[in-house]
Parts: sequence; structure tokens; C-alpha cells
Amino acid sequence: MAVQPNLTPPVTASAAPEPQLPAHERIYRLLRNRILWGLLSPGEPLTLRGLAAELSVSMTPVREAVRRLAAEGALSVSASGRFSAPELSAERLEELASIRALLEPELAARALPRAHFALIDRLDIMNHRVDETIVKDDVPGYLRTNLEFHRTLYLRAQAPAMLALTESIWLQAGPTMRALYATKRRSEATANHRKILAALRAGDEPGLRLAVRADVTQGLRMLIG
Amino acid sequence: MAVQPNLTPPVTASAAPEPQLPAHERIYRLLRNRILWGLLSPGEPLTLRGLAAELSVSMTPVREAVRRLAAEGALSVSASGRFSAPELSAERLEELASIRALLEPELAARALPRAHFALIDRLDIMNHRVDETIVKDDVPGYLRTNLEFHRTLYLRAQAPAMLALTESIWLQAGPTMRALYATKRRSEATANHRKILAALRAGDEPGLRLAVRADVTQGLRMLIG
DNA sequence: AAGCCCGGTTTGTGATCACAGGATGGCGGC
DNA sequence: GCCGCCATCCTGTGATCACAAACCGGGCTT
Repeated sequence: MAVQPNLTPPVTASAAPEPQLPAHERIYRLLRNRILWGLLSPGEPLTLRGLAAELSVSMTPVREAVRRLAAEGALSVSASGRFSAPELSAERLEELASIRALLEPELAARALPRAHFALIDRLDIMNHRVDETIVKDDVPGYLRTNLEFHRTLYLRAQAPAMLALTESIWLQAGPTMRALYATKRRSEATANHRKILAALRAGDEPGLRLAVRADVTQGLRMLIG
Repeated sequence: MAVQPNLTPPVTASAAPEPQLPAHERIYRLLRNRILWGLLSPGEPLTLRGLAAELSVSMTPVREAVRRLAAEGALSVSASGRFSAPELSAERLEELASIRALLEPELAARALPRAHFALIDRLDIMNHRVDETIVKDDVPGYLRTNLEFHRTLYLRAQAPAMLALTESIWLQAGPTMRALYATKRRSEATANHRKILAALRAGDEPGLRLAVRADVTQGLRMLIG
């Protein structure tokens, strides 16, 4: 699956600047980012005509994009075929967390031997950006930069299928994460990130796995526990 | 609109007897099974109009189904937008195998405390069916019954997201598996299955994880090694 | 004989439309 | 005042069409 080099700084997910992409693909990425960055609230309804009007296209490409997201679990579809951002039960959330705890340490471990200084430095800078979003209480920005941090590391694992699975989990949790992080503090996040960076520098695989697992787990545990 | 009453595939004892499913969903499941059961060869091209004609529907629902499968990695799409069954490289196959080795033991372990006698007996019967397909050299039947065995066990894990991820991996490997199993023997498969059943009966989680991992790994290792 | 180009043909894409079913709000009855 | 019913709106679905680009063939040039 294609990686998306979308690094747009602005707060809102605005019109995609890629004109030669098929409309359904553009719309898919746009909606995907909205979900990933917590711009949708759990239960929020989406309509084909509404999105089509908003994006100035017909229903056809919107339908493809929305159904694709629904197939990935990023949107839920009612018995009558209506689409909405999913509302996750606690146990479902816990399942997603345990999947992350399974996949992400593995991805990190595979990235470890390939992680040179330049990458670690870039991760360090990214982590500072995460910090900034925290002090500014910018929840979408936090979700975005946090996932960017993880994805940048995992890209080095050279395991596209595993990364795609992981991103699909992020997608499923997106709207709920927004609601979650809006109320809770997330100061431990960058501490975990720093542990990750330290383990990377030290070439310490067990430590890396542990740090990643802690980082991934902590976010959702604080809801449940 | 006009409900097409019959487009069931010729050969199957279909497990989905739901007549009033939307066309795109029916088509999705049909194609999904074709891929899963190795009825498509790697590289085999699919066209929207061709499928639409074959299934007596318009291009619209076919497009949704095909694109959905492409999004899951079950079909590959060329730069110009053409669809075909994917041709997997050896390293990609190995990645898929290692993902299975990660997810499936976990699913089995979660199913273990919930696996009562009736389930184990049913699995035993299913394993006999697998045996039959082997002696008959029925490759699609083997793939189908083998996956049925695994899915039946994993369903007990009560982890729908993890199961969905696993099935998406099966889907990606489908066409390649067919080509693979067509040439190699697979007598060890039921031996591994018997080990799985024994571990289930004994309530032996480490043994179960090991047996599942062996079963999952063996199939693809024989290509690479 | 081999490479190239140029035509027709096939392909996916996106817009538009008719339709059916569910949701919604207001009206009337109790 | 509250509940139930009904008309209306709104939703997703699937068919059809116009269009542009990619593909594939034959025929030409070199």
C-alpha cells in the first residue's frame, strides 16, 4: 500500500494539493487523515452527498473512498447502510491496544539494525514537535505528530504489510483516541519516546521492544484502568 | 435495484446463504473466496466489465468490490489502474509468514481457555476433511478446509480485529499459495493440526503456540528454504 | 528482419439519474 | 401532555453514459 508523504503543517485537513491523483484516492487520503488525526468524533455521521458537495465531486468517488474506509474498520456502517465514525467499546479498544503491543515492538526491532544517526536525529526533532503540541493542548496535532514519529521509525523495518496492518489499527482507534486524549494528560508520551530513542542509540533490542510496548499501551490503559 | 436472484459460483457449497445482501457485498465475498481458495493465479488480470458481465450486474458494484480488495492487498493495481491477482516476491511472502507467526499463536492462545470439547471435536472433523482434500489432490479444497480449520479455532478468541488482520494476510497470500501448494506436498499439515488439537485437549498454551507457529511457518518455509 | 508509429479497441473514472428503504418530524387521537 | 401514525425527506444502491488514457495490433520505415 502506498505511503503518504503528507506533512502539511496546518491544523485542519484541507484540500489535498495533489491534482493528478484520482479523485477517489484523494478523498480516501483526506478522510483517512481526518480520522487518523482525530478530527472526527465517535458516532459522527457521514453522508455521501454531504461529502460530495463539500469536496465538489459526485457521489461516485466518495462512495468508493468511504466504503474502503468502512472495510478497514475506520468507519462503521449501520444496518441500513449509513456511515459514521465508529464508537468503540472498552474491550474492543483493549484488543486494538494489544494488537499494537504485538506488532509495533516487532516493527521497531526490525528497524533497529537499520536505524542510523540521521534517522534517530530526525526522530528526536519529531519528538520535540510532539512536545510542542502537548504544551499547546493541540489534540489533533498531537495525534498527527505522534503517529508520524512511530511511522517514521517503522518505515525502516522494511515490512510494508506489517506497517499497513498497524496503520489500519491506528485508523480504527482514531476517533476514540481524540475523545480520549482530549480529557487526559499525555505527558508520559514523550518520556516513552525518549526511552525509545535511547534504546535505538544503544542498539538495545529488548529495551526498545519494552519501550515501544509501554508507549503503545500507556495511552489506552489510562482509559480502562 | 432489480434483485438478481442467482450468481452463486458453480462449484461451492456456499457458507453464505443470504439472498438479500447488497450486490457489491455479494461480489466482494465471491471474489474474496476465489482469492482465498486459490482459484486465481498470480498475475491473472481482472476487468470491471468482464466481472460485471460474468455476474450480470453493472460495473458500479463490481468496482466497489474490486477496489476494496485492492485496498486490502488482495489484488494489485497497476500504475494505470488495472487490476490483477498479486505476484508476491519471496521476501514479501516471508513477511506475510512472519506476521502469521505473530498473530495466529496469539489468537490460538486466546481461544484456548474458551475451547470446550464440542469445538475440539468439530476441529477434529474438519481436519479429516483437510486430509481428504490432500489425498484427492484438491488444492482449492485444501486451502479452503485448512483456513476453515484455523478460522474456527480463532473465532473462539473473541478478538474480531485480530482475526480480521489475520484473514487479510491470508487473502494477500491466496493466489501465491495456490501456485505453491500445487507443486509441493503438504502431508505435514495435518500432523501439525493434530499437534494443535492435542495441545488444545491438554490445555497446554506454550505447546499450542508452538504448534500453531509451526503449522503456519511450514507452509511458506518450504518455498524459501 | 527489426524497430517504430499509429490506429482502433479496451480499460478505468467520474457524473447523473431513478429507485427503494429507513429516518424524521409533525399531526391527530387518546 | 404523551404516544403512535403517516407523509415527507434523505440516504445509499445500482445502471448508464461520456470521456481520456493505456494497451495492442498491423503496417510502415529503415
